[in-house]
Amino acid sequence: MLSIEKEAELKKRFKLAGVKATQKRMEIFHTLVLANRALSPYELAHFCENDFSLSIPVVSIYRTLDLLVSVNLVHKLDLVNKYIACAHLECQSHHPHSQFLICNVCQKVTEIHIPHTITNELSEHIAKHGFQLKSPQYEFQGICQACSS
Amino acid sequence: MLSIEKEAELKKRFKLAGVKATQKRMEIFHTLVLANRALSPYELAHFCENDFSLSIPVVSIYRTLDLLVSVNLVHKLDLVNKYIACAHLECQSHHPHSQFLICNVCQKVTEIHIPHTITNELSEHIAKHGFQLKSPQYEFQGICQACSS
DNA sequence: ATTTATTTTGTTATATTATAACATTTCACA
DNA sequence: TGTGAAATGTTATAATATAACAAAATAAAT
Repeated sequence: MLSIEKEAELKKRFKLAGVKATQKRMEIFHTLVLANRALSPYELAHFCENDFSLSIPVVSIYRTLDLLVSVNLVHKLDLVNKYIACAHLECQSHHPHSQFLICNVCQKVTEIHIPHTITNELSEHIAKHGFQLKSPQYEFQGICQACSS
Repeated sequence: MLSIEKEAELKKRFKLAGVKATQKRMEIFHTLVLANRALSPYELAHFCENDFSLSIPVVSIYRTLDLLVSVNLVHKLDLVNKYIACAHLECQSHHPHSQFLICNVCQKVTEIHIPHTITNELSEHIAKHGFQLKSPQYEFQGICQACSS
Protein backbone atom coordinates (compact mmCIF):
# COMPACT_ATOMS: atom_id res chain seq x y z
CA MET A 1 0.00 0.00 0.00
CA LEU A 2 2.84 2.39 0.76
CA SER A 3 5.05 3.05 -2.24
CA ILE A 4 8.78 2.82 -1.66
CA GLU A 5 9.34 6.51 -2.32
CA LYS A 6 6.47 7.59 -0.13
CA GLU A 7 7.64 5.36 2.68
CA ALA A 8 11.12 6.77 2.45
CA GLU A 9 9.79 10.30 2.51
CA LEU A 10 7.60 9.63 5.52
CA LYS A 11 10.48 7.99 7.34
CA LYS A 12 12.60 11.01 6.65
CA ARG A 13 9.97 13.28 8.14
CA PHE A 14 9.76 11.16 11.27
CA LYS A 15 13.52 11.09 11.55
CA LEU A 16 13.78 14.86 11.18
CA ALA A 17 11.13 15.19 13.86
CA GLY A 18 13.17 12.95 16.14
CA VAL A 19 10.66 10.19 16.75
CA LYS A 20 10.65 6.54 15.87
CA ALA A 21 9.00 5.71 12.57
CA THR A 22 7.07 2.66 13.67
CA GLN A 23 4.74 0.96 11.26
CA LYS A 24 1.59 2.01 13.12
CA ARG A 25 2.68 5.62 13.23
CA MET A 26 3.51 5.58 9.54
CA GLU A 27 0.14 4.04 8.74
CA ILE A 28 -1.76 6.56 10.82
CA PHE A 29 0.18 9.54 9.54
CA HIS A 30 0.07 8.38 5.95
CA THR A 31 -3.67 7.83 6.14
CA LEU A 32 -4.16 11.32 7.50
CA VAL A 33 -2.02 12.70 4.68
CA LEU A 34 -4.08 10.80 2.12
CA ALA A 35 -7.34 11.92 3.70
CA ASN A 36 -6.20 15.41 2.80
CA ARG A 37 -8.58 16.97 5.25
CA ALA A 38 -9.06 17.48 8.96
CA LEU A 39 -10.34 14.44 10.83
CA SER A 40 -11.30 13.68 14.40
CA PRO A 41 -9.57 10.66 15.96
CA TYR A 42 -12.71 8.57 15.48
CA GLU A 43 -13.12 9.73 11.90
CA LEU A 44 -9.53 8.81 11.24
CA ALA A 45 -10.08 5.36 12.75
CA HIS A 46 -13.06 4.81 10.47
CA PHE A 47 -11.15 6.08 7.49
CA CYS A 48 -8.31 3.63 8.24
CA GLU A 49 -10.81 0.81 8.57
CA ASN A 50 -13.06 1.56 5.61
CA ASP A 51 -10.59 2.77 3.04
CA PHE A 52 -7.48 0.85 3.97
CA SER A 53 -8.69 -2.14 5.98
CA LEU A 54 -6.48 -0.99 8.81
CA SER A 55 -8.12 -1.84 12.09
CA ILE A 56 -6.52 0.41 14.67
CA PRO A 57 -7.95 1.00 18.15
CA VAL A 58 -8.99 4.58 18.73
CA VAL A 59 -6.79 4.75 21.77
CA SER A 60 -3.77 4.25 19.54
CA ILE A 61 -5.00 6.91 17.19
CA TYR A 62 -5.26 9.36 20.06
CA ARG A 63 -1.81 8.51 21.31
CA THR A 64 -0.21 8.70 17.93
CA LEU A 65 -1.90 11.97 17.05
CA ASP A 66 -0.71 13.47 20.31
CA LEU A 67 2.80 12.43 19.46
CA LEU A 68 2.60 13.71 15.90
CA VAL A 69 1.26 17.04 17.14
CA SER A 70 4.09 17.32 19.64
CA VAL A 71 6.65 17.02 16.85
CA ASN A 72 4.70 19.25 14.50
CA LEU A 73 3.96 16.65 11.87
CA VAL A 74 0.28 17.17 12.57
CA HIS A 75 -1.68 20.20 13.67
CA LYS A 76 -4.60 20.11 16.03
CA LEU A 77 -7.47 22.41 15.20
CA ASP A 78 -8.83 23.35 18.60
CA LEU A 79 -11.88 25.05 17.17
CA VAL A 80 -13.22 21.80 15.79
CA ASN A 81 -11.21 19.16 17.66
CA LYS A 82 -9.75 17.73 14.50
CA TYR A 83 -6.32 16.94 13.24
CA ILE A 84 -4.69 17.75 9.94
CA ALA A 85 -1.34 16.67 8.53
CA CYS A 86 1.13 19.48 8.25
CA ALA A 87 1.36 20.53 4.65
CA HIS A 88 5.01 21.48 4.74
CA LEU A 89 7.81 18.99 4.50
CA GLU A 90 10.04 21.24 6.51
CA CYS A 91 7.32 21.50 9.16
CA GLN A 92 9.22 20.18 12.11
CA SER A 93 12.09 22.61 11.70
CA HIS A 94 10.17 25.86 11.82
CA HIS A 95 7.23 27.96 10.69
CA PRO A 96 5.87 28.58 14.15
CA HIS A 97 2.77 30.37 12.94
CA SER A 98 0.07 27.97 11.86
CA GLN A 99 -2.92 29.71 10.47
CA PHE A 100 -6.03 27.94 9.35
CA LEU A 101 -9.29 28.79 7.66
CA ILE A 102 -11.99 26.28 8.51
CA CYS A 103 -15.09 26.11 6.34
CA ASN A 104 -18.19 25.43 8.42
CA VAL A 105 -20.03 24.03 5.44
CA CYS A 106 -17.69 21.59 3.70
CA GLN A 107 -15.21 21.31 6.61
CA LYS A 108 -12.34 22.07 4.27
CA VAL A 109 -9.30 23.48 6.00
CA THR A 110 -6.87 25.80 4.28
CA GLU A 111 -3.52 26.58 5.80
CA ILE A 112 -2.61 30.17 5.03
CA HIS A 113 0.14 32.61 5.82
CA ILE A 114 -0.81 35.98 7.20
CA PRO A 115 1.77 38.73 6.59
CA HIS A 116 3.94 39.50 9.57
CA THR A 117 2.92 43.13 9.45
CA ILE A 118 -0.59 42.08 10.39
CA THR A 119 0.26 39.43 12.95
CA ASN A 120 2.74 41.75 14.60
CA GLU A 121 0.14 44.47 15.02
CA LEU A 122 -2.24 41.88 16.35
CA SER A 123 0.08 40.36 18.91
CA GLU A 124 1.25 43.82 19.98
CA HIS A 125 -2.32 44.82 20.64
CA ILE A 126 -2.93 41.62 22.54
CA ALA A 127 0.28 42.17 24.50
CA LYS A 128 -1.15 45.49 25.71
CA HIS A 129 -3.58 43.41 27.71
CA GLY A 130 -0.64 41.66 29.32
CA PHE A 131 -1.42 38.59 27.32
CA GLN A 132 1.11 36.36 25.57
CA LEU A 133 -0.14 34.24 22.68
CA LYS A 134 0.92 30.65 23.04
CA SER A 135 1.75 28.93 19.78
CA PRO A 136 0.68 31.31 18.18
CA GLN A 137 -1.75 29.38 16.07
CA TYR A 138 -4.66 31.17 14.53
CA GLU A 139 -7.89 29.49 13.55
CA PHE A 140 -10.74 31.16 11.77
CA GLN A 141 -14.16 29.75 10.99
CA GLY A 142 -16.24 30.86 8.05
CA ILE A 143 -17.32 29.89 4.58
CA CYS A 144 -14.97 29.02 1.76
CA GLN A 145 -15.29 30.28 -1.79
CA ALA A 146 -16.75 27.07 -3.17
CA CYS A 147 -19.46 26.92 -0.52
CA SER A 148 -20.46 30.58 -0.73
CA SER A 149 -21.12 30.60 -4.46
CA MET B 1 -31.74 35.11 45.88
CA LEU B 2 -32.33 37.49 43.00
CA SER B 3 -32.64 41.10 44.09
CA ILE B 4 -35.50 43.06 42.64
CA GLU B 5 -33.25 45.39 40.66
CA LYS B 6 -31.16 42.55 39.30
CA GLU B 7 -34.23 40.63 38.29
CA ALA B 8 -35.63 43.65 36.51
CA GLU B 9 -32.37 44.21 34.69
CA LEU B 10 -32.13 40.61 33.60
CA LYS B 11 -35.72 40.64 32.41
CA LYS B 12 -35.01 43.73 30.40
CA ARG B 13 -32.08 42.04 28.71
CA PHE B 14 -34.24 39.03 27.83
CA LYS B 15 -36.96 41.28 26.54
CA LEU B 16 -34.55 43.25 24.37
CA ALA B 17 -33.21 39.98 23.04
CA GLY B 18 -36.74 38.93 22.17
CA VAL B 19 -37.01 35.76 24.22
CA LYS B 20 -39.18 34.80 27.12
CA ALA B 21 -37.67 35.44 30.52
CA THR B 22 -38.67 32.21 32.20
CA GLN B 23 -37.50 31.51 35.70
CA LYS B 24 -35.13 28.71 34.67
CA ARG B 25 -33.53 30.86 32.02
CA MET B 26 -33.09 33.70 34.45
CA GLU B 27 -31.54 31.37 37.01
CA ILE B 28 -29.14 29.87 34.51
CA PHE B 29 -28.13 33.18 33.00
CA HIS B 30 -27.82 34.89 36.36
CA THR B 31 -25.65 32.09 37.67
CA LEU B 32 -23.37 32.37 34.67
CA VAL B 33 -23.15 36.13 35.20
CA LEU B 34 -22.25 35.61 38.86
CA ALA B 35 -19.70 32.95 38.00
CA ASN B 36 -17.91 35.71 36.14
CA ARG B 37 -15.91 33.24 34.11
CA ALA B 38 -16.30 30.80 31.26
CA LEU B 39 -17.94 27.51 32.19
CA SER B 40 -18.79 24.32 30.38
CA PRO B 41 -22.42 23.19 30.61
CA TYR B 42 -21.49 20.59 33.20
CA GLU B 43 -19.42 23.07 35.18
CA LEU B 44 -22.34 25.45 35.16
CA ALA B 45 -24.66 22.69 36.36
CA HIS B 46 -22.31 21.95 39.25
CA PHE B 47 -21.98 25.64 40.05
CA CYS B 48 -25.78 25.98 40.17
CA GLU B 49 -25.98 22.98 42.45
CA ASN B 50 -23.11 23.70 44.78
CA ASP B 51 -23.30 27.45 45.12
CA PHE B 52 -27.00 28.10 44.74
CA SER B 53 -28.71 24.80 45.50
CA LEU B 54 -30.27 24.91 42.05
CA SER B 55 -30.60 21.42 40.74
CA ILE B 56 -30.97 21.76 37.00
CA PRO B 57 -30.55 18.86 34.56
CA VAL B 58 -27.62 19.31 32.22
CA VAL B 59 -29.93 18.90 29.25
CA SER B 60 -31.70 22.07 30.28
CA ILE B 61 -28.43 23.86 30.68
CA TYR B 62 -27.42 22.90 27.14
CA ARG B 63 -30.74 24.03 25.75
CA THR B 64 -30.78 27.29 27.60
CA LEU B 65 -27.20 28.09 26.70
CA ASP B 66 -27.94 27.43 23.04
CA LEU B 67 -30.83 29.84 23.25
CA LEU B 68 -28.84 32.49 25.08
CA VAL B 69 -26.06 32.23 22.53
CA SER B 70 -28.53 32.62 19.69
CA VAL B 71 -29.72 35.93 21.11
CA ASN B 72 -26.23 37.08 22.03
CA LEU B 73 -26.71 37.14 25.76
CA VAL B 74 -24.00 34.52 26.04
CA HIS B 75 -20.92 33.80 23.94
CA LYS B 76 -19.65 30.36 23.18
CA LEU B 77 -15.90 29.95 23.22
CA ASP B 78 -15.33 27.30 20.58
CA LEU B 79 -11.67 26.90 21.46
CA VAL B 80 -12.49 25.54 24.87
CA ASN B 81 -16.18 24.60 24.58
CA LYS B 82 -17.22 26.95 27.32
CA TYR B 83 -19.76 29.68 27.69
CA ILE B 84 -19.43 33.17 29.08
CA ALA B 85 -22.07 35.78 29.77
CA CYS B 86 -21.84 38.74 27.49
CA ALA B 87 -20.29 41.61 29.39
CA HIS B 88 -22.20 44.35 27.63
CA LEU B 89 -25.73 45.26 28.52
CA GLU B 90 -26.37 46.43 25.00
CA CYS B 91 -25.05 43.12 23.72
CA GLN B 92 -28.07 41.95 21.82
CA SER B 93 -28.34 45.10 19.77
CA HIS B 94 -24.86 45.12 18.26
CA HIS B 95 -21.11 44.78 18.69
CA PRO B 96 -20.74 42.01 16.20
CA HIS B 97 -17.04 41.44 16.88
CA SER B 98 -16.45 39.35 19.96
CA GLN B 99 -12.81 38.96 20.76
CA PHE B 100 -11.53 36.86 23.59
CA LEU B 101 -8.23 36.12 25.25
CA ILE B 102 -8.27 32.75 26.98
CA CYS B 103 -5.64 31.98 29.59
CA ASN B 104 -4.56 28.37 29.42
CA VAL B 105 -3.34 28.43 33.00
CA CYS B 106 -6.07 30.07 35.08
CA GLN B 107 -8.79 29.79 32.42
CA LYS B 108 -9.60 33.45 32.78
CA VAL B 109 -11.26 34.95 29.74
CA THR B 110 -10.90 38.59 28.83
CA GLU B 111 -13.13 40.19 26.26
CA ILE B 112 -11.15 42.74 24.30
CA HIS B 113 -11.63 45.07 21.41
CA ILE B 114 -9.14 44.96 18.59
CA PRO B 115 -8.91 48.18 16.55
CA HIS B 116 -10.76 48.08 13.27
CA THR B 117 -7.61 48.95 11.38
CA ILE B 118 -6.17 45.61 12.40
CA THR B 119 -9.26 43.47 11.96
CA ASN B 120 -9.91 45.05 8.59
CA GLU B 121 -6.46 44.17 7.35
CA LEU B 122 -6.93 40.70 8.70
CA SER B 123 -10.29 40.02 7.13
CA GLU B 124 -9.12 41.54 3.85
CA HIS B 125 -6.21 39.16 3.80
CA ILE B 126 -8.48 36.26 4.61
CA ALA B 127 -10.89 37.39 1.91
CA LYS B 128 -8.08 37.05 -0.61
CA HIS B 129 -8.38 33.33 -0.05
CA GLY B 130 -12.06 33.58 -0.99
CA PHE B 131 -12.95 33.05 2.62
CA GLN B 132 -15.64 34.91 4.56
CA LEU B 133 -15.32 34.99 8.32
CA LYS B 134 -18.54 33.97 10.01
CA SER B 135 -19.30 35.89 13.17
CA PRO B 136 -16.53 37.20 13.15
CA GLN B 137 -15.49 36.09 16.56
CA TYR B 138 -11.83 35.87 17.42
CA GLU B 139 -10.45 33.65 20.13
CA PHE B 140 -6.85 33.54 21.23
CA GLN B 141 -5.21 31.19 23.67
CA GLY B 142 -2.20 32.11 25.73
CA ILE B 143 -1.08 33.17 29.16
CA CYS B 144 -2.46 36.15 31.02
CA GLN B 145 -0.38 38.66 32.92
CA ALA B 146 -1.12 37.26 36.35
CA CYS B 147 -0.09 33.74 35.35
CA SER B 148 3.09 34.71 33.51
CA SER B 149 4.63 36.63 36.40
C1' DA C 1 -61.59 31.74 35.83
C1' DT C 2 -61.22 27.63 32.97
C1' DT C 3 -59.98 25.25 28.99
C1' DT C 4 -56.91 24.40 25.31
C1' DA C 5 -52.83 24.76 22.45
C1' DT C 6 -48.13 25.80 22.62
C1' DT C 7 -43.86 26.17 24.69
C1' DT C 8 -40.70 24.95 28.13
C1' DT C 9 -38.69 21.79 31.18
C1' DG C 10 -37.71 17.16 32.99
C1' DT C 11 -36.75 12.18 32.44
C1' DT C 12 -34.61 8.51 30.48
C1' DA C 13 -31.78 6.53 27.35
C1' DT C 14 -28.02 6.52 24.42
C1' DA C 15 -24.42 8.27 21.26
C1' DT C 16 -19.99 10.33 21.02
C1' DT C 17 -15.59 11.69 22.63
C1' DA C 18 -11.67 11.09 25.61
C1' DT C 19 -8.72 8.92 28.99
C1' DA C 20 -6.94 5.58 32.62
C1' DA C 21 -5.01 1.23 34.03
C1' DC C 22 -2.89 -2.55 32.88
C1' DA C 23 -1.53 -6.64 29.62
C1' DT C 24 0.83 -7.89 25.59
C1' DT C 25 3.76 -7.24 21.88
C1' DT C 26 7.46 -5.18 19.42
C1' DC C 27 11.88 -3.39 18.93
C1' DA C 28 16.59 -1.76 19.89
C1' DC C 29 20.56 -3.03 21.95
C1' DA C 30 23.58 -5.65 24.69
C1' DT D 1 19.35 -14.68 21.13
C1' DG D 2 17.94 -12.70 25.51
C1' DT D 3 16.61 -8.53 28.05
C1' DG D 4 14.68 -4.12 29.15
C1' DA D 5 12.29 -0.23 27.40
C1' DA D 6 9.02 1.53 24.39
C1' DA D 7 4.94 0.95 21.76
C1' DT D 8 0.57 -0.99 21.07
C1' DG D 9 -3.64 -3.44 22.40
C1' DT D 10 -7.44 -4.53 25.67
C1' DT D 11 -10.76 -3.37 28.75
C1' DA D 12 -13.10 -0.34 31.44
C1' DT D 13 -14.85 3.97 32.46
C1' DA D 14 -15.18 9.03 32.61
C1' DA D 15 -16.83 13.10 30.37
C1' DT D 16 -19.47 15.36 26.94
C1' DA D 17 -23.46 15.85 24.00
C1' DT D 18 -27.92 14.79 22.03
C1' DA D 19 -32.42 12.31 20.98
C1' DA D 20 -37.06 10.92 22.11
C1' DC D 21 -40.68 11.41 24.66
C1' DA D 22 -43.37 12.72 29.15
C1' DA D 23 -44.74 16.17 32.30
C1' DA D 24 -45.29 20.77 33.61
C1' DA D 25 -45.77 25.58 32.87
C1' DT D 26 -47.37 29.33 30.21
C1' DA D 27 -50.19 32.15 27.06
C1' DA D 28 -54.26 32.86 24.58
C1' DA D 29 -59.12 32.32 23.94
C1' DT D 30 -63.28 31.67 25.52
